[in-house]
Amino acid sequence: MVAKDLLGKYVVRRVVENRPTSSKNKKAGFHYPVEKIIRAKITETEAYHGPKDLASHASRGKTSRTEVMFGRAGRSYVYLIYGMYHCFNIVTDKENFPSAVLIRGVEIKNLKIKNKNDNLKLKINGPGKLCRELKINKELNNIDLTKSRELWVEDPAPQEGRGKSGYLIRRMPRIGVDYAKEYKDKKWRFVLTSK
DNA sequence: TATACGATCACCT
DNA sequence: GGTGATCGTATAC
Repeated sequence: MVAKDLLGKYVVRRVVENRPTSSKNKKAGFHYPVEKIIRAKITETEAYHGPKDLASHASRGKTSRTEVMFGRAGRSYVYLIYGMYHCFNIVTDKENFPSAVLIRGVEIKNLKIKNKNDNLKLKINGPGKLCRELKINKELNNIDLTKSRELWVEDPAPQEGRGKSGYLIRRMPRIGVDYAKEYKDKKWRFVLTSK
């Protein structure tokens, strides 16, 4: 099950920002690019599985929004929710069997702070916050995560094992899908918690 | 064309 | 615990 397997892996985001060479040059438009790599350990996922899963957008058939879920595995499905938040999903399973894994929570080691708090971990729970932090928006919808240089998934470093040592995987019902009838109580949400 | 609402979050009590 | 923000999408007309 992909949703469970993704726990402990890393979602990696590369952003290039253009900064002015000096505050003076802000106006003049002299900028230099700064590359930022954000590596976020996946700690919470939800599976949306197949055309019959009433919690899934795909259960209402193929539309321009959901057609990416009907495509090949390994692509991204990013959509806007509540008018202000994005949700990041990874398409799984075979073609024409619409399935995806929603990434709900990650942990980022905050390496930006030098000297102090080097090992400070930033915990992000909630798909909306996650996308804000990783700067994921609809421009990253329907991209190939196995080829992209903007957003991809990496295995944990070998010394981390599968990144799950000292952790426990909890299964629970999905969030905010009360309308999904017999699918609402399916334990398709996976959380990586400390033992 | 119009309307209702959601795989959410932040802020309030 | 409750509610407002805010808009793309699906559905109804």
